[in-house]
Amino acid sequence: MELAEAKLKFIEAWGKLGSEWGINRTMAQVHALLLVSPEALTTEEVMAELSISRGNANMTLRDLIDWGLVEKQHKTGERKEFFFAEKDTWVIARKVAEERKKRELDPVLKILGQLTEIEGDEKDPAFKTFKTSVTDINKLAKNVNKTLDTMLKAEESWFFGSIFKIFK
Amino acid sequence: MELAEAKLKFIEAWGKLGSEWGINRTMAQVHALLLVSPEALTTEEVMAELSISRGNANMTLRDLIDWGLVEKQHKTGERKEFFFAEKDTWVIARKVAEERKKRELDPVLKILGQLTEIEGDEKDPAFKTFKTSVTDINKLAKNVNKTLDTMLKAEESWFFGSIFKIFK
DNA sequence: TTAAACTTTCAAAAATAAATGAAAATAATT
DNA sequence: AATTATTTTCATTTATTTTTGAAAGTTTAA
Repeated sequence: MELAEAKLKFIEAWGKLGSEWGINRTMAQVHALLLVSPEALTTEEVMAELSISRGNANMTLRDLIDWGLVEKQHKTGERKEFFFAEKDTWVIARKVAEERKKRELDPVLKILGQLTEIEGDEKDPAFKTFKTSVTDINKLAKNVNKTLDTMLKAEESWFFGSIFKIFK
Repeated sequence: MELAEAKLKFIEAWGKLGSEWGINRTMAQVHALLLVSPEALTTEEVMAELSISRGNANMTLRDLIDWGLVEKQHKTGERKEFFFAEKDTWVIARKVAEERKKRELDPVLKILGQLTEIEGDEKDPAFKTFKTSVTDINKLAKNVNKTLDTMLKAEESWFFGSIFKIFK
């Protein structure tokens, strides 16, 4: 297999994985493209490589910047903007975890917290089942939350070096 | 807040979270409904509670059964089928992890494995960047995979008792 | 065996999400 | 300050996903 083919396969696989996890396929593909590019790319280049429109490329790149996965670069003498991706997988994993925690877990935790406080007739099976299920899910969510918090503070070496040795 | 309202909020929140993670909103809602129901429900009841069509209810329930999150129940003297959800959050978390690993992580690992074997000119920056990025992502994916394998084998008490204490 | 009760299927419709592209806005250059 | 290069916006179009509902299929029981 040659590089060009491998690159396409990688972009395709990354896009598919992204879409299965609620991330826009094109966004994951642009990310993949930048990940394997040694140089920062222009919007034009992204458009050409992935055959997408200017508007799509522009919005997708902005989203990636919002996620903290891509940065703008200005080259002296050049008027165009260049884009490059953070390449450290540990940093990528942390940024994605951080962003999804903030956008999705935190709001759910807030609602679960409210729902666990509901009061009612302990004799009523409907009430009891509701309370038990919600309380249990809340517990799990809090554990996930705590784990993510710790991970976000952790050092790469600690993460790769220690955590995974616990699981063996 | 009363039970009926809380139930709706829970179903809505669970549906939203599901859709943000690539799980059909209705499927997450049906799951939420069964989670908080003390008794197994019929297709009719699911249809009525969530205002969805028969076809939708039927397919969604089948999907939930495929995921191992819901089971059919037959009541003696009753002709209809009843559906109830696994309520142990640890079991739910494991089943979801197991299923998504099988459906999404395993295929990606296979592709990444192939891509890391590509050979080329080490002097070429395009080649070097590709190789480095793919190798790093492969490493991360393998670590995630190993962690999930361990989790799937683990006992609840071990998981809740030990793991989360490491992160504190 | 046949009629009623219930479940499954799937083509078509509806809803939702994503992409386009031309126009507007902004920024740099002459 | 006018021209040109570049980026951003967003109404519209296109693609994808989800839902519907009626028909076909299956099971049970009289």
